[in-house]
Amino acid sequence: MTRTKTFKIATFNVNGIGARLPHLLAWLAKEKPDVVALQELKASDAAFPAAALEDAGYGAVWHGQRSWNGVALLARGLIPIESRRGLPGDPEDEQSRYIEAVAHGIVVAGIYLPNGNPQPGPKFDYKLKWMQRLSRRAKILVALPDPVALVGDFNVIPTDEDVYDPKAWRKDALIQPEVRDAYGRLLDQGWTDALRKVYGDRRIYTFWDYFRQHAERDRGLRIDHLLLNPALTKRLQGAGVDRWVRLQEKASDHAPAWVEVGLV
DNA sequence: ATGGCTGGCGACGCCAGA
Repeated sequence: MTRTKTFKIATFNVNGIGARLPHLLAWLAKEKPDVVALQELKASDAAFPAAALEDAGYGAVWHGQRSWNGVALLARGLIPIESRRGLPGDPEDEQSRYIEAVAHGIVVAGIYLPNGNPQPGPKFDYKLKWMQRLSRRAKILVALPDPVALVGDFNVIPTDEDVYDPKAWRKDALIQPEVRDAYGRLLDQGWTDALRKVYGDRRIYTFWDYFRQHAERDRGLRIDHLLLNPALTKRLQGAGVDRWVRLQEKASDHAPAWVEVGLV
């Protein structure tokens, strides 16, 4: 019997790469993901810790922004080949929320979808427009013959099974029907929501807010998603969330989420 | 129904997050 080797793709909203670098390095050393999408760097391009990540064995491409947003892609043992930064469709949009690259033969798009609060309002409108633009790009990606992963912080609670208390969140931008519909239409393009597919009816969260010891009590949301196109879904072997990262001191409010796929 | 906490910025609170 030969044991099939697997390849791990992860997404992690670090909530500040400056504050979270020790956590990030410890997690990389322990879990050894092959490709990683990071969100909420909250750092300029110049402040990105490329040298520390290289010492840890990861090459990176990144799109930073001072104070807010910021996304990056890491790959074990190589520098990803960047194919796009910034989501097409609005030249006025200066927020760093999208980066796309090829690494280890897989196309990876890393996103930090706008939060959209408060709703209604201009921030919510921006979120919906951003989702429309994402849909146009995703339609191209899903149809590629190559394996494609569209991952990141989607800021979407897909169903009431993805939140500890739907009533407490009913006015929030993350749970609004328009947002859920847009996410549903994205899946209808042919993407597989890997965590949901692997977990079935079981609860799984990726975010727990900083209040009322919600992390310790597992009162969370599932808002970080890993969507796989058909070529990559065929190879899906497992998925999970590294909740231990969230339970550490000074943790991000998100935990890393990941999929394991078979090597071709 | 509300506010609770955290990081960045920059130097005391404010903004944004989800």
